[in-house]
Amino acid sequence: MHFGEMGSRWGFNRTVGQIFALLVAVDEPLTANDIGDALSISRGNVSMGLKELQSWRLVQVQHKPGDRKDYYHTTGSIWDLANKVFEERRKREMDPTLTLLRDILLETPANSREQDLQGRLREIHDLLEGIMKWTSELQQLSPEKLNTLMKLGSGVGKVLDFKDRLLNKKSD
Amino acid sequence: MHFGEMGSRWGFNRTVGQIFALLVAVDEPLTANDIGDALSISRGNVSMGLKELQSWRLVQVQHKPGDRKDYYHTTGSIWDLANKVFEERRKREMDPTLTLLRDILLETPANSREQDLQGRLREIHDLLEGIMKWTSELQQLSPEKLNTLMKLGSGVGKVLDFKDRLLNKKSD
DNA sequence: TTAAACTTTCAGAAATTTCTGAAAGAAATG
DNA sequence: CATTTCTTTCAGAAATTTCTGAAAGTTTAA
Repeated sequence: MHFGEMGSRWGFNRTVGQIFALLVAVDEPLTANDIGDALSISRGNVSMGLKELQSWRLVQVQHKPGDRKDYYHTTGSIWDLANKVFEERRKREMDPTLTLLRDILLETPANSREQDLQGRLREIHDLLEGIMKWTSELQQLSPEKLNTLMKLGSGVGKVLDFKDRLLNKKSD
Repeated sequence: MHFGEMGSRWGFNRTVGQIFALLVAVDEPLTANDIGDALSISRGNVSMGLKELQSWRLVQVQHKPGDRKDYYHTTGSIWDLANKVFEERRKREMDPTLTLLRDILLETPANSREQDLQGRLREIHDLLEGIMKWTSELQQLSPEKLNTLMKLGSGVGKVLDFKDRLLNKKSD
């Protein structure tokens, strides 16, 4: 109950959030009708919601032998789910922005004003692209490594300093 | 022009996005009227938009001597701006979720089903809290360090391994 | 084939968000 | 204090998003 209410903050609408929350909460495959009944949502709306959740790769269809209903359930560990949400959001929010910026940067500036502007847009572009690359690389890392990295927190700075010192020594 | 269209993907509405884009694009202080004229937006709407941007701490008011209009302009480097957007979004999206989760975790589970559920919610809570802490610590890091960290990408894994090996040797 | 048991689609209704413009506020000036 | 020049607020209009439920589609089985 509580949980569903926060749906809208996470990039999908309330119903979708509620459906997802329900599936996480009961942690067992449900039919579309079960979901609609549990949440008092129309059958059509459930269908849309599940479609959306499938496009986020957060929910999968499952079949029970001798039963022709579709059963839906969440997929993977909490860690996997979080990863998918972040990844999809990155795709949906940053990719179009990057494409747009790239297009603008390809245009030939008509005057020095436009050239200035391109300069500033390039900064933004490079920053976003850097973040994109970095985050997607981090997602390749094993959960354990990510965990130590996270525990390290800003202490990461010290490790980097240390590494730099070693490298400098080598190049002396 | 182009730029404003992507406004809605970033946590604020189209108008707010356009206003912000305009201010970044011209990179000089504008009055509310300038903005309204440039974007064909009603005066009231401009006022709302600027209020919102101020609440994101992306835009500041400035005064010119002998002129009683309010001039608005963006604040800080691209890096600062990006930082602020991320920070505000973290606040707006994750904080309420965390509070909610914490409240649920404080309730006493009525039966073993609820206890299971709490277990799963605790996982989510801990994960989110970890991410929150980590990202806010990363933001404390200097841009240069963050930059090397980002360039390192998944290579961070190797640095961590390296650090672990050193520590283990010490404790041998 | 036909029927039964499902799922999906989609037009329009309902809810929500955003925008406008007129009215009210605020601050500076004569 | 009256006026001018600006800003903010807010009720209702407009636009957009979400939801419903009936109709169409799909699959399996007899």
